[in-house]
Amino acid sequence: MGTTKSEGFSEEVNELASLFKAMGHPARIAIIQFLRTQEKCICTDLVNELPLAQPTISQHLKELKNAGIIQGSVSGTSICYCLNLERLSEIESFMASLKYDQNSTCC
Amino acid sequence: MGTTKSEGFSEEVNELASLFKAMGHPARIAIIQFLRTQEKCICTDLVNELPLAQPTISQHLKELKNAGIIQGSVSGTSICYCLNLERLSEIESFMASLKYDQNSTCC
DNA sequence: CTATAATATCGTAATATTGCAATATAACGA
DNA sequence: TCGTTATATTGCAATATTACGATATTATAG
Repeated sequence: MGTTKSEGFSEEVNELASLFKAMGHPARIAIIQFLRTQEKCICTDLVNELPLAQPTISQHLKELKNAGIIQGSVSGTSICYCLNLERLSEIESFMASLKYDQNSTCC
Repeated sequence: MGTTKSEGFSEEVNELASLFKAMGHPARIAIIQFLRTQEKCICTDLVNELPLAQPTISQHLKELKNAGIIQGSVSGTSICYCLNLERLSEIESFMASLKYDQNSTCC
């Protein structure tokens, strides 16, 4: 217990769940929003933007990266992060799929 | 620590994060998928469908309900749950908003 | 080489989640 | 009323997350 049970669920379900989970934190939503408005990418800006310490932000960036939601490339001393829209579109696809088959209210 | 820091983030960001968080579990994604395919609603079917015990599923249903993702209405001995597409559309809106402002790859 | 700047990693304390058995509650049908 | 069915709640034990100070790591400037 404490551990999320993944056996018994399809790959697709587990994949989607971890994708959503990666976005289920205010800091990570804020990072994504910040990356949307920036023309290019970022790095230390987030530390000045968000109410969290540098190690904490680094940790959240790592999670987003592991989930494939953002990409990072070394650029000198700093690292340039940006959104991976392709990965994010998987959420869109899932959300769109919920609209079909729905006839009406049942409750 | 252990607690998610919400002060310092906008209402909107916190709202979105909790919405995504509610979907960040395989059981809850599976429930949503199941509700999509059903013409009407469900109840005990999930216990037969998912690899989890009844109290666990009840717990997940509660979380989805608290997040506003599903709705439930009493129907005799059982309870009829269904998706709240309006609430789910908030995710779609957010996802759609990420597409604009993005010029190209930066990494 | 050395100092500095930008990030990452480690270690750890506090708290949250997950899953389930046991049990409660609630609505029917006989 | 009693038994049955459907669902919720309680009370854990196990594990995961979150946040951050301290400390590495890495690249560049001088």
